[in-house]
Amino acid sequence: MSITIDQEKVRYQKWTKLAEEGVDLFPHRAAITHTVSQVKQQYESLKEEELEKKEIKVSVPGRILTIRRMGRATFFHLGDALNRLQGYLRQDQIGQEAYRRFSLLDIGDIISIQGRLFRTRTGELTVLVEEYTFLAKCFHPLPEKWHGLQDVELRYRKRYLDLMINPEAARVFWLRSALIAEIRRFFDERGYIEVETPMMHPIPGGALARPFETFHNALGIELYLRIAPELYLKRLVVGGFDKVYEINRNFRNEGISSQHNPEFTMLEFYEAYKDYHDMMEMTEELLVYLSQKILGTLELTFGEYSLSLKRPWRKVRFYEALAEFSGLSPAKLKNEREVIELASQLASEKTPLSYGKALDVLFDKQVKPKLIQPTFVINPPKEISPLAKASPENPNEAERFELIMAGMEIANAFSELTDPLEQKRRFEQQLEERKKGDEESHAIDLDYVQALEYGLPPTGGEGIGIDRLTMIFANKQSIREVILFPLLRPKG
RNA sequence: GGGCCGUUAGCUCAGAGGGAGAGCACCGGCCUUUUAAGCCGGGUGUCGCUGGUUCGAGUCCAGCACGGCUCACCA
Repeated sequence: MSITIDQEKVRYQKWTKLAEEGVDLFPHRAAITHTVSQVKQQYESLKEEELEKKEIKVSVPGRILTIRRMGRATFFHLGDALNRLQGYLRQDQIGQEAYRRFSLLDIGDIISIQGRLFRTRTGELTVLVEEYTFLAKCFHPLPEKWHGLQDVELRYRKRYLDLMINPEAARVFWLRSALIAEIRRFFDERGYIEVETPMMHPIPGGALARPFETFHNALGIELYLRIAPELYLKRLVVGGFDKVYEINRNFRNEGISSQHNPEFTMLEFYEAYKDYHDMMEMTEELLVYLSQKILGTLELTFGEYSLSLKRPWRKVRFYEALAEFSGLSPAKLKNEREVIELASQLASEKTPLSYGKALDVLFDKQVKPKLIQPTFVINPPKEISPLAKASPENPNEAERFELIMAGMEIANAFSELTDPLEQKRRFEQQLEERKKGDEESHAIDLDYVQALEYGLPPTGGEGIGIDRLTMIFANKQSIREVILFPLLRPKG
């Protein structure tokens, strides 16, 4: 422990004083009857007369967040993850010694208090303390009570302070937890099996992205942190797990932004005998369910926008969305050379561009940011969808959709390509792209092709970014606000 | 990676060539229903780091570190 500032010295001295007075500095357990939040939930509705009549005794632990000493009486607040509860200490109630010893406590210390509930003159539910127990020392001064911890960097690096001090921060992660719990309930109730597939892949696949590389010493092989679980999940569908889902981390070795963290959490689910139309139905059902259950509404606020989840959501074909928002006429969009040139200007580093990739660039730049309400963009170019079935009506398009909300891609799904010969051809095309310098092209995975050779039934598959979904539900504009420990450069 | 902005007390922030400041927190005193408690007194600091310009740098310049926004890449 390094004690560097005066306030820390004072805290350390108070703590050693407690030791001299025989206080157990590292108690092994605390006998508690309620948490702060439980007291609030159970008794917030009771009036003072009821509290007086019922004589409710509680033993509550918490961190001291405020102290107001007023001579021979002291008010303070104890906090847990989401709530705070006031305590009232009177010398004539607790005795001179215990009252004096309380002055050796600091804001940030963790104690438990025993006493009965009452309401103060101003009506606040409060514990009239009869006894208190020291549980842990806080050796550092806490951030300011009114402004909280504002420094964004400190909030991420010392997330525990953020959670302790800023109630909004804690709320977001409780919401995220509820979201994931409800997602599990949704799929479990539909007869899905939840699985965990490898995070370390010999061949990185299932998405178009650059992987992190690592090495296994005993086997002497290169491994890659997974960029997607997709190929493993479909192997499981081959094996007879007709309804399968996984919620887990993906890793992509790319830039960091308000919408990208190198590791992020993805829900992927696959259901046999379904296609991408079914997946759209299910996506609406899932998000409507989550929103009703967690927020109790279908009208969400996201920054300056209001998002309505009222079904049905808009469906627009990829090419039509491009024509609508990019200002290019359908004729121009069909002019491959012109499209490639235009896209190259928008994404200078991304050369050389194929026609399909160029269309994708145009879509990302000029269409995606303008799609605010939940919108299924369907049938993108087959070329950028090497794992999706082609559309029977238009062989250049994939049976695929992306769900866009608030300008962000939230979900991506398709009718899975089940033809092993076609899959192999698509992989070979991707290899050609790689030879031309596209590091994000899909690697060939012959073991996966072989799995398809055993027969993958018609299958709908989908991925939903949990972090971004949490952003939408929690009204947070930065992905770092919904990831407890976002990746930061280590501080020198 | 590029551009712009930021980094001053434990926290939140002001200060823009010449005495290092405020509020909260902290320390001492008073105060038994307060709640951003109040009253009296006290400033606790490597002004991110390293150089430079200058008689003099928290302030101007350069480099570096970390962060934010944004562009690029991506989901």
